[in-house]
Amino acid sequence: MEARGEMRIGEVARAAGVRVSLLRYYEDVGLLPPAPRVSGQRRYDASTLRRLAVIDVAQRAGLSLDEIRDLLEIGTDPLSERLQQLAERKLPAIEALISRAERVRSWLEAATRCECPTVDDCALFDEPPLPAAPPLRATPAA
Amino acid sequence: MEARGEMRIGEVARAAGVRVSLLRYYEDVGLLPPAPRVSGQRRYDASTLRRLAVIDVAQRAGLSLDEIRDLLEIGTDPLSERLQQLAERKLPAIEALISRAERVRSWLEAATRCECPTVDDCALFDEPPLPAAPPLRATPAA
DNA sequence: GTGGATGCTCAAGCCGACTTGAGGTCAAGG
DNA sequence: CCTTGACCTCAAGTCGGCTTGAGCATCCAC
Repeated sequence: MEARGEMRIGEVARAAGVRVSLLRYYEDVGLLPPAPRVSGQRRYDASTLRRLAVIDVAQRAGLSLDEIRDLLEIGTDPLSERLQQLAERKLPAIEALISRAERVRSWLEAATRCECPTVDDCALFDEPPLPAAPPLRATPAA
Repeated sequence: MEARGEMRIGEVARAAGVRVSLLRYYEDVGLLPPAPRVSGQRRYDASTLRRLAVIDVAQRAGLSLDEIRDLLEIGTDPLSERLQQLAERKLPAIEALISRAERVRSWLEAATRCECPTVDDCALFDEPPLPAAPPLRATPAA
């Protein structure tokens, strides 16, 4: 049964709903294992689709490609362990993000009720709605 | 009283806690009005500090520099109006951000309880914790 | 056997908000 | 007079996650 290893890059891309370039890119950066070549062309099997889905989920969960790569490495210790460490590292960040976002929401709500003619006297701008540095990146609608 | 217009760029930067380069950059992109020059060197008055604070607040509230520039333009219509429009435009986005972030938090919490050896069977990766595209950028700790 | 779709590699571009670097000017103090 | 340090301009680099483009090779249907 040589039934595996027969998808070409375009088919995989179509099936996964991504661009061809993304597959090549993921291979470059080590998120996908180097696909076997048939006269220079990549061949993929179905497991690639699962892997792409995994990457997608992980990415939506806020993991960077670097973190995902570490997670996917067929590694020394089991997934559960690395996942736990990762999650514990990231939870404080996401919690901070949430509370910052909530403060921003309040600020925006207050802004809808602003009646000041200029910023000079507007109390909205008197103090930061957020304590410290990081500029809340909401990744505005695509 | 020619007491205004006497701070040099370094003093302003120190007072505001920013880099000198930021002041020049803000001038370039139109966030600060061109400072008057004395033999080529910029001179600032105290209002600049307020303006920098305003920009800071606005930025932390998730506004882009472009949006802030629009807001600051000594414009046709009063601040309150532009601010309202802006806030109404941005509120849905921030609300979406919050709910996405909350879902991510749940995912991470679930992840701490994961016991799977590999990603292949791990239900955590079966479906996206987030519906659509935008990759939640938490602006990880500086 | 041929032409259009599909594949390849490698380099460069994009976004936003800045910083860094090269190379030059200017005023003041010793 | 000379050095020091603060200032100047303009170009390019940074980061992450990709895409786009140029210039070829390969595959498949007719």
